[in-house]
Amino acid sequence: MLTIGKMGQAAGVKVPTIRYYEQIGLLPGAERSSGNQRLYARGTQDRLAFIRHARELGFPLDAIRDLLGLTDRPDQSCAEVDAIARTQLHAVQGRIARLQALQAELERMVDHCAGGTIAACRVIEVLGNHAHCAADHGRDLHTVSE
Amino acid sequence: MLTIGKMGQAAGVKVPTIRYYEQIGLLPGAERSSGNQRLYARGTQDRLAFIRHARELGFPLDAIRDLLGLTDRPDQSCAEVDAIARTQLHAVQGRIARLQALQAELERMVDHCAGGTIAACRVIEVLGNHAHCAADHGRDLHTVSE
DNA sequence: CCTAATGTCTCTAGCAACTAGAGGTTCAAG
DNA sequence: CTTGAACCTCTAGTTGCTAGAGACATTAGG
Repeated sequence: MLTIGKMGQAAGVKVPTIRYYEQIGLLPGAERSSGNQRLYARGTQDRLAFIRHARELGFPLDAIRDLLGLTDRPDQSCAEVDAIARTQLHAVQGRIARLQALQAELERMVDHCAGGTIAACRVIEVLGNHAHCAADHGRDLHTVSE
Repeated sequence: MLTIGKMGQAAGVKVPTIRYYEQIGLLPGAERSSGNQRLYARGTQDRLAFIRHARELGFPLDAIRDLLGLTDRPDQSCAEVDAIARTQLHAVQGRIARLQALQAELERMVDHCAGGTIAACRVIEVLGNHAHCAADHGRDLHTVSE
């Protein structure tokens, strides 16, 4: 049996995240020690690794929930699994395409910046006037953060 | 003078979003009609369009706040503006690279799915075992949604 | 056996960037 | 003058966590 910390380290997931997954029902409630601390069986670690890996591949938690549900019925067709993966693949491809349009636009902006004053700044100008855009970049719903 | 709805339509921004921008200080508090409804000058529409366009290019609101602050001092050098744009460009490039790794991984998964049962499903197998990965895909912080 | 350090517990609140809804007021057209 | 759309404020929800407070459990060393 593993404590939450050990399992987290083994699977590469932070402790509060594991508790969060339990809270939203992705992981089953763990057994508890005499002192009320969570104790996990090996199988749970596999489940957690599965979740982590799917998250890294960008699957939303809802999709992961579905996938986990499917793994509990190993005799059925994997058509549904395949569909979820394909959906995810298409979403990723769409996002790449849009980001590439953004990249082109940003490159154009930056390349044309002559290093003058703000009044003459190409970046500001392009941001202020959508008509200057070469690409028809759609809305990318997510902000870049790191 | 424009009502909030007209301005929203003109700039392609939803009404609650405009109120939200006002709340967080990206837009100035508007004048009000006798009946307490917001009335905007043309200049505000330009500012809103600027925000929208920058959001489409993936700039976080904090960066946009900085950019807007800079536009108020048009005589200064645009080095800072350039730096913000370059940061954004690098972030976008990094995201593209990671998404492409995910894409490759997902394609591999989907291509190898033979359409059998879940027990033999390649997708499930790959998700369960990180060691099967070709690419060393890092964590992409954002879930795909649409 | 005691203590100190670390790990764990629950609970609440916060992040980005909005979106949705309730319940009420104001405006413009017919 | 009435109807219906647009507007107002306020609160709460979304996704996937992360951070903190304050208290209890466990473990290693002396």
